[in-house]
Amino acid sequence: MAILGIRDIAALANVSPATVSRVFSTPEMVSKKTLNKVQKIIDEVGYRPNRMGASLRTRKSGNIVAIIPDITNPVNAGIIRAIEQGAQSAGYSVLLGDTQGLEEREQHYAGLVSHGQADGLLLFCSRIPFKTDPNLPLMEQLPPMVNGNERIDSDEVIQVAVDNVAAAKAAINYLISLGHKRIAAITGPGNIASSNERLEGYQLALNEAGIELDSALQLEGEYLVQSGMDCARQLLLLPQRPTAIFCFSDDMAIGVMKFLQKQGFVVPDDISVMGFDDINYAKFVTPSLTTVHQPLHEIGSTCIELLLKQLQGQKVEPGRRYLPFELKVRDSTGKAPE
Amino acid sequence: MAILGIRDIAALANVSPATVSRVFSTPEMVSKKTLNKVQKIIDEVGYRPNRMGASLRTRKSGNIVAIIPDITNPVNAGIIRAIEQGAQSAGYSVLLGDTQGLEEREQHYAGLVSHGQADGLLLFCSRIPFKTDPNLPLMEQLPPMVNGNERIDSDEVIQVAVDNVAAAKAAINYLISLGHKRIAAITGPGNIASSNERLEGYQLALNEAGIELDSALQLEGEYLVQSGMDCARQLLLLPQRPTAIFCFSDDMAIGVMKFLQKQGFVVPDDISVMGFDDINYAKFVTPSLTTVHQPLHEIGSTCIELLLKQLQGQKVEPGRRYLPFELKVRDSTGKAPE
DNA sequence: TAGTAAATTGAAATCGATTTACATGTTAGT
DNA sequence: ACTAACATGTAAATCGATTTCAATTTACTA
Repeated sequence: MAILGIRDIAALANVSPATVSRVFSTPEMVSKKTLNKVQKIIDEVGYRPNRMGASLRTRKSGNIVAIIPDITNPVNAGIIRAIEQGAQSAGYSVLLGDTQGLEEREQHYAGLVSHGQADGLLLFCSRIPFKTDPNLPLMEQLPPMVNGNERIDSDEVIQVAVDNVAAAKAAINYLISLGHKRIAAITGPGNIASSNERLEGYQLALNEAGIELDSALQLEGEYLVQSGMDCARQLLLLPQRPTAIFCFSDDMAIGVMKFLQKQGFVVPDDISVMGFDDINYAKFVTPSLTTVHQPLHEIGSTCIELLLKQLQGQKVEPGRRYLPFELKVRDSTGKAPE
Repeated sequence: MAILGIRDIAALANVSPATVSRVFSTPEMVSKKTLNKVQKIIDEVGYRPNRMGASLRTRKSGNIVAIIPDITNPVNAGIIRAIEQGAQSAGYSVLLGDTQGLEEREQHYAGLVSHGQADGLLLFCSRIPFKTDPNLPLMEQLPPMVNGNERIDSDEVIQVAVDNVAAAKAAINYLISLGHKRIAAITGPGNIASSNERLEGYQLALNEAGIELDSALQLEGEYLVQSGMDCARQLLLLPQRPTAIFCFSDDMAIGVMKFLQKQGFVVPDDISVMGFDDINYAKFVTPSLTTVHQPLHEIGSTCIELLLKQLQGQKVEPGRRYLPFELKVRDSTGKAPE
C-alpha cells in the first residue's frame, strides 16, 4: 500500500505537483521529455491520484446514484446492470440506493448529490425526492437527473420508459383477438405511475372494443408473486370468472399461474394468463408466459447515457423518451373457452 | 440549492467554523447555548457538511464497494439488498461493482479503496484483486475486506458462506435416500470455488454410499438457465440415463426441468431434479423445485456487519464463518423409478 | 544574434471540512 | 482579590489534488 502523494511523485521526478497533475489531466500540455520522466516514476511506484483530493477541488465526485425501489426485482436488476456498465466505461461509479419504496430513503440518497458525494441521479420511482419551490422552474432546482421506468408527472423532467398505455393496450387487444371478453387486470400498487398507465391502456382497449368495464375484474396487487396468488384466489371466487387475466408484472402472473394450477385449472385452456416485463424466468415457467417485453438493457443504457450527457455539460431536452416494447406470445394464452 | 459552506454557517451563527464542525461530530463539547444557536441556523438553511471536504480531512469516504459477478443473479441481488440495508443504517453508501466475472473489473473496483473512494471491500468472487507480496502476511496488505459466498483459498481472509461441501452432501444423501443411484451433477464454471466445493460434497456422498463415480454424469455448466438446458440434452443422450440430476444452481435446475418437459419427460416421475440456492422462483416453477436453501439475507448482513466492525477499528478474526443451509424438499424430486 | 511569440513549468491559492494548539472567559478556592 | 482549574471558542494548519497566473524556457523570425 504505497501512500505516496502527488508531492512525493513530483519530488521523485524533480518537477512540480502541477506538472504531475497535468500528466493525468492534460498530457498534451507537457513536453514529451518530462511526460516520460514523470510517467516512469508513476508506473514504478504505482501512483494513482487520490480521488477525494481531486474531487474536492473539481467539485466532481465521479459517482452517480441510482435510486431504485428493490434490487431483487429482476426488472430493476437488469436495468441496473446496464447502468453500471455505461457508468463504468465513462469512468463513473454507481452508488446503489435501494429504497424499499420508502420516501425517506429516496430523500436520503438524493441527498448524496447535494452533499457532493454524487454528481447525478438516476431515479426509478414516481416522486421527486427534493423540496422544490413551485414558483420557480423545476429544471433549475434539480441536479442532473434522469427518471427511468416510472413516471414523474412533469414534462420538465427527462424520462425514459416504454409507453405503458400503448403496451397494455396491445396486450389487451391481443387477448381480445383470442376471443376473450371477460379480462381481469391485476394492477400494481395504486400510487405507482407505471401501474396506473397500464390500467389506462387496459381500460382504453376494452372501451374501444365495446367491452364494458367490470370493476370486480380490477384487482390491486403489489407487483409481487404472492399478491398474484392472492388476487387469483379472489378472481376464482367471482360468480362470473374471467377467461383471461392480465397481470401488470410477470411476478404476479407467475403467482396467478401457480395458484390456478394448484386449484386444478389448466392454463391456458381454462384461463389465459398474461404478464408484463418479460423477465428471464417468463420463458421457463410452465406454461411459458405470454408477456410484454421491456428492453431492460436499453432502458438502463439510455438512462445513463442521458445522464452522462448532462454531466458533460451538454443540454438534454426534457420530456419522455419511449423505448419500444414487444409482445411475446408464448404458451400461457390461448383462445377463449366457448 | 443552497451552496452555503461551514464558514457561512459560522458567520450566520456568530461562531467559528470549528464550533460548527463540533456541533456535528462532538456536540457534547459545545455549550448548550451555542449548540442551540448553531443548530437553529443549520436547520433554517438546511446545511449539511460537504462530504468531500470532510472525507479529505478524515480520510474516510463513507463508501464501501461490493464486488459481485452479476447483479441480475437473484442470489447476488438478495445478498446485495441486505448489504445495502446494513450499510445505509450505519451511514455508509454502497458502490456497486458488477464485474461480469472479469478480473480486470474486479481490480478496477478494488482500486477504489486504494484511491480513497471507498473504505472497505465486500468481495463475492474467488480472487483477491490486489497485487500482494507472498513474503509478507496477507492481512497486512489488504484493506478492510470480507469475502462472501465464494471462497478465497487463504485462512487469513474473513469469509462468510454456507458449507457448500456439507450442503451438497446433504442434497445427494437425500436423493440417495429416495433410491437414486445414477445421480448426475451439473456444476458451475470450473474455476469457481463454490462449484468445486459442491462437487466435492457430491463425490463424497456418493463414495460414502458406495456408489461409483461416473464421469459421464458430471457436466460443467455456467450457473445459468441456458446451460441447464444444454447439459440436460447431453444427459439424455447417455446410454444409461441418470434418474436424478443435481444442479449446482436453481437457474440450471429450471433449465433442466424445462428441457426435460419439452422432451416429454415427467419430473419427478421419470427423472428427479434438484437445485441449489432456493431463489424466490424455485417455489413457483412447475413442479416446484427441491433445492438447498441459502440464507441470502443473513449472508449479506453478516458480511456487512463484519466489514463495519473492521471499519470501526475492531479486530475481526480471520477465517470462515459458516451459515446454516437448509434442505427444501418440494415436488421436483421423487422415488427413483425401478 | 537579438527579439518576440509560443510552449512549458512552477509557486501559490483554492476546494470545504476537521482538528490541533492556543486564547479567552468563567468559576471556584483560598 | 488573586490564582488555578476548567469550560468554551478561535486561528491556522491540514488533507491531496487542481488550476490560475506568472515566470521561464524553447522555437522561430527577421
